[in-house]
Amino acid sequence: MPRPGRDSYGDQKPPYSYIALTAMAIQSSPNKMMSLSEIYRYIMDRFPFYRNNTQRWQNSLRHNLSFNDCFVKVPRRGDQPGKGSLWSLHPTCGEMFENGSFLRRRKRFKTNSPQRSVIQNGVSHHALSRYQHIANVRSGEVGLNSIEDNPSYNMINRHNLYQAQQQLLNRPRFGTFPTPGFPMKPGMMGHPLNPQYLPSLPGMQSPEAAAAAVAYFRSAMTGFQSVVNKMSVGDLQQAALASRMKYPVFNTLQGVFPNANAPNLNINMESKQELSSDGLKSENSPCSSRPPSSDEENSTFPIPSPTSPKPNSKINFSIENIISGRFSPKEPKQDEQSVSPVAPSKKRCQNHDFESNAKRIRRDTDRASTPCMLEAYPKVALPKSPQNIIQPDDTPRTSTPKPAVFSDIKPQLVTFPLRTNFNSTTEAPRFRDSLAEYSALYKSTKVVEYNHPKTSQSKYAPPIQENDDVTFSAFAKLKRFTEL
DNA sequence: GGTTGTTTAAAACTCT
DNA sequence: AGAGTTTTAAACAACC
Repeated sequence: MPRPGRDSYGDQKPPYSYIALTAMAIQSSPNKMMSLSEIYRYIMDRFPFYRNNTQRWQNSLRHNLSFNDCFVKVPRRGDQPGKGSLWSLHPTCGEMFENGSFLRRRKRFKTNSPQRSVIQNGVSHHALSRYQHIANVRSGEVGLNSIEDNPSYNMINRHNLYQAQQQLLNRPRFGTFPTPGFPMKPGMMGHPLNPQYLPSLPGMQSPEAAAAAVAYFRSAMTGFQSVVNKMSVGDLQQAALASRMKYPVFNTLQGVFPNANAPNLNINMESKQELSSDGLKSENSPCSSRPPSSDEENSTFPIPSPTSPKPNSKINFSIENIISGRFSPKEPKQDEQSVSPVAPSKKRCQNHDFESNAKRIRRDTDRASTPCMLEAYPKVALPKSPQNIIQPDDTPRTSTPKPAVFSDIKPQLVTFPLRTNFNSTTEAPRFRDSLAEYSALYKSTKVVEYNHPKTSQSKYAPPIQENDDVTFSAFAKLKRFTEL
């Protein structure tokens, strides 16, 4: 990617902080995890400056790994030889860097996780977060996290995703993440939190990949569910009917809509109350990552309590709106109040991932979220005014130089790997056996050259593609998932 | 003994 | 100027 002169600083200190360098290294790895020594190697390979004084900067780098919440230590699996742990990026640290550029950090990333690890349904916040992270990471391995025209998309194992979908729809809740054909409990063999015990499942896609689909679908459905919960039965019937007619995919997705015509239109209103992580009662919200009650465990999709039907409702749903949390027409404000007569909880949701999926509307400034897209379409943060990057000779320490002004940044020919063939059925199990093998295959696949457009019309280069946004990424995943 | 990882402290630096 | 961030140094523990 044309990050300015990324490989061309020579002996000069590159304008990246240790955090940026480390994040860069980790992101470059196919599975978004790297050992300490691999991070060292990555930095030294690309930036000759760091081939000297290794003890100094490596100490600093280790300090950053430990000190900053954005770096998450992941234990090696049993079949992953090597020293020390692997390091990955925290799943919600994506916007740490301004406009996706490693040059500037928007703000310090801090998790707001509780001091004590809170166990929910046998899964702590931390573990759950890691699970989701791993799932997201692994989803990339089978094309779930790649751009639309990535041929690996066609290799997704339909059967397993279908099973994942079924499991999700039968158990629409947070807590444990079911894996296709293998309902898991934390601590059991094969649970992704015990990756070293991953079972051999011949012909089956990696559990994480399937779990990613489940987690992904779940996050979208959470927002959808909260809206459905606020709708009257009349509205719901209309919406379901309209949506099923307009979007045939809903006819094939059992459970997406509660069966409004079913005789039992009961909703468990107790579910409006829940135990939050600190044990306090709080309101039901789309982003709460609560475990289900034992009753909920076997319940179907919650259905709103009967209120006065509104037969003329024109509400209907689309996949896009479910994903983005936008529904047409807009929810009436009174709905919110009528459902939540008590004062809204001021406690912030712990799980921002789900909140953003449920409510966030795409902004123009959204950037690509997938590694391939980041590589292909980086944005370069432009300093407000030209700044002198020359360091005085007697600088007592080698501070990271400020980013060069845009005019100093030369468009570059960039290469990035793009897998063109990946058969998840035959290859995923093998990858589980050998991460190194996977890595080798990844590196050996075709390298596509990307030519930076030599345009001067925009200072942010290259121009954003139409689909270059997080909503697309989200939508593409669900679309793929549902069209199987 | 070298590597990895955590922690404390403080100086240097940036931003508002 | 003060708050916040980054860099550097160093002590120390755990591990192989």
